[in-house]
Amino acid sequence: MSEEKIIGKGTWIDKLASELLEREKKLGRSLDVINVESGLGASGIPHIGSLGDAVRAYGVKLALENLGYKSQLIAYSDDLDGLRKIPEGMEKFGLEEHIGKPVSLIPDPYGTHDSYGMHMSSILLDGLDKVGIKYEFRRAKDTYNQGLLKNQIHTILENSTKIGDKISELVGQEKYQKYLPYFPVCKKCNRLYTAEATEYISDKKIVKYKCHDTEIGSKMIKGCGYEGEADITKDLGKLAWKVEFAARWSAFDIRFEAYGKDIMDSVKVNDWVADEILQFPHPHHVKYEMFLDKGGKKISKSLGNVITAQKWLEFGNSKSILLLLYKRITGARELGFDDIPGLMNEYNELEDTYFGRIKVDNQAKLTKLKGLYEYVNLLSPPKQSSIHVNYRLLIELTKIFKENRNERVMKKLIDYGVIKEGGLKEVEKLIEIAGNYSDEFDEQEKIELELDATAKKAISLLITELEKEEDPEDIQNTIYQIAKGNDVQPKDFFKILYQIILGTSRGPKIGPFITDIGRKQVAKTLTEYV
RNA sequence: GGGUCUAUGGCGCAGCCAGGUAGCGCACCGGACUUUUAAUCCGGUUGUCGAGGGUCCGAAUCCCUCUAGACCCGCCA
Repeated sequence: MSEEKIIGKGTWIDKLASELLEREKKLGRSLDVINVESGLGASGIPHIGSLGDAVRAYGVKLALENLGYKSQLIAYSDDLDGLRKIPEGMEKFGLEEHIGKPVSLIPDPYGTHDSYGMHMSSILLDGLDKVGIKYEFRRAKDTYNQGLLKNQIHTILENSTKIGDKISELVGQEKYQKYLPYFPVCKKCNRLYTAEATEYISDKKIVKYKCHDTEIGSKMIKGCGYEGEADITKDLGKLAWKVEFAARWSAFDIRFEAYGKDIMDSVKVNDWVADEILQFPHPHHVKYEMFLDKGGKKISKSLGNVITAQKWLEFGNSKSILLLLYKRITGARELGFDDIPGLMNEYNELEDTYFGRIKVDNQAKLTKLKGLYEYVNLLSPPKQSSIHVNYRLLIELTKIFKENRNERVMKKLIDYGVIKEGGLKEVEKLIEIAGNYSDEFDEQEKIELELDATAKKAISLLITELEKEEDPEDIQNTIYQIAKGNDVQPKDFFKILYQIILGTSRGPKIGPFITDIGRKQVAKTLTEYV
C-alpha cells in the first residue's frame, strides 16, 4: 500500500485547503489572514444549496485553521441584484412594481427587515446560525455605498473594451462589446438593468447612462427614459456579474470561493479579469454540483416550496445538514426531505465509528471517516457519543402514536430496549422532529373502503368487545374469532382493520398494537366506519 | 454551439475526488416465532461495477476514447 501522507483530517476539505496553501505560497502572498468567501443570493428564498456554499467555505476555513493559519469567512449578500421575478407564494404582496429594482431598495413585504433583500438574506444567516457557522456579514449595498470597489470599478471600466472582447472570446457573450459591464441604478425610477451604460468618463469617474425598456426573462421592464450620470465612487449601481466577483476578490483579498456549476462561465471570466486586469491572482476555487429536486430539476431560488435550512431542521437535526454538505462535494445529487432519515442514521454510524464501536480495517478510510465526523461537529467533536435511536424506527413509532406521542414512543423505546430510561431531553427532541416528519410526509392514503354488511357487522362486534370495561384476554384472538364467526376471511378482516387504523394494508401485530393505542380510541375510530 | 455530472445485483443507491477482499436498503429464498395476515429475529441467493483501451504488482476507483441519460450556460443574477 502506498503510504500517501494524510493531510489534516484526511477529507476533501483538507485536501482543498492544502492545495490552496500551496498555491498561495507559490504566489508569495501574505498568509496572515486567509479570507474565504461565500455569496448569498438575496432575491429569492435561500435553499439549502446556498447554505451549502457557506457551510463548505466555512469547512475550508476550519481546515486552514487546523493546519495552523488564521482564516475568516466573509458572507456576502448580493443585495444590489435586481428583483427579476416574484417568488412563488409571494404573489399577494404586489411586488410587480418593484421588478428591476435592487432588492435592498424594495420594502420588506413581511415588515420585519429593512428591505426585501435583507429579509431573504436573514433567512440564510439564520440557517447558518442554527447549524453553528460563524461568519462576517457584508452586503453589496454598503460595499458600493462606501465606495469600497471604486478602484476596481475604475480599472475595469477603463479596460472595458478589452474585457468585452475577452468575454466574447471566452463565453461567446457579445453584449459587453457594446455596453459597459456596469449597471447604474436609475436616479429617477430606482431600477437596475434598464439603465444602459454607454460611456465612462475616466477623469470624473462618471458613467453616462440612459434608462430604457429592457427584457428580463420573458418579461419586459419599462425604462423611464431618464438620461443621467452615475458617480462610481458613491452612487448606487453595480458591476455586471461577469466582472463583479473579480472586483470584490481584489477589494476584500479573497483567497478561496466555491461556486456552483451554473456560474462556471462567470467564474472563468472573473478569474481572467482578476488576474489580467486587476493584477490580483484569483482565489482558489472548487466547483460543486447543484442540488436537484427529486424530479431532476434544479432547485430554483425563486420557486416556492424550497428546501430551506429552517424547513429541514423541522425534520432533522443540524448534524444531518452538515453531514450532507461535508460528506462530499462532487456528484450531482437529487435531494429531498426523504433523505433526512438516512442522514440521521448515517450520523449515528459515523459517531460509532469515531468512538470505536464500529471497526473499520482500512486505516486511511478510518481516518477519513473520523475526520468527516469532526467536520460535521465543526472540529469540536463531543467527548462522548449521543444516544442513538434509529430514526426510521422513530418515524414508524410516531406515525402510530399521534396522541401523547412523546410518552408513548418513549415507553415503546424502553420496551424495545433501545433506551434505558424515559424523559431524556435528547430523545424527546428526536421524537419531536421524527413526529414532524411523519405528520408531514406520511401521506394518509385515504383508501376508499368498501365495507359490505358482514364486514360492518364484524366491526360492530369488535367495537363492543373493545368497549368492555375489563381487558379482553387476547384481542388478537378475539379479532380472529369474530372474523370466523361472521363469514369474513380473517385475512381480509385484518387488512380492513389496518386500513382503518393505520391507513395501510399492513402493520404491526394488531392485538398488542390496539392495546398500545388504547382500546377506547380504536373503538371510536372504528365507529366511524359502521 | 459550449460545459458539467451520472452509469455498480430485480429496483433504489453507497463506495470513486487520497487505488488494496464490491457493500447497503428494498425485493427474493430458507429457518425461528406467532392458533391467520403482518411484524420481528437468524441465515442465504443475486454483480464481466455502461463499452473499449491505457497506467499499475493491483483499477468500480486514476488517464484516454466511445455510448446513453440528466442538468447547466449561451437573458439576468
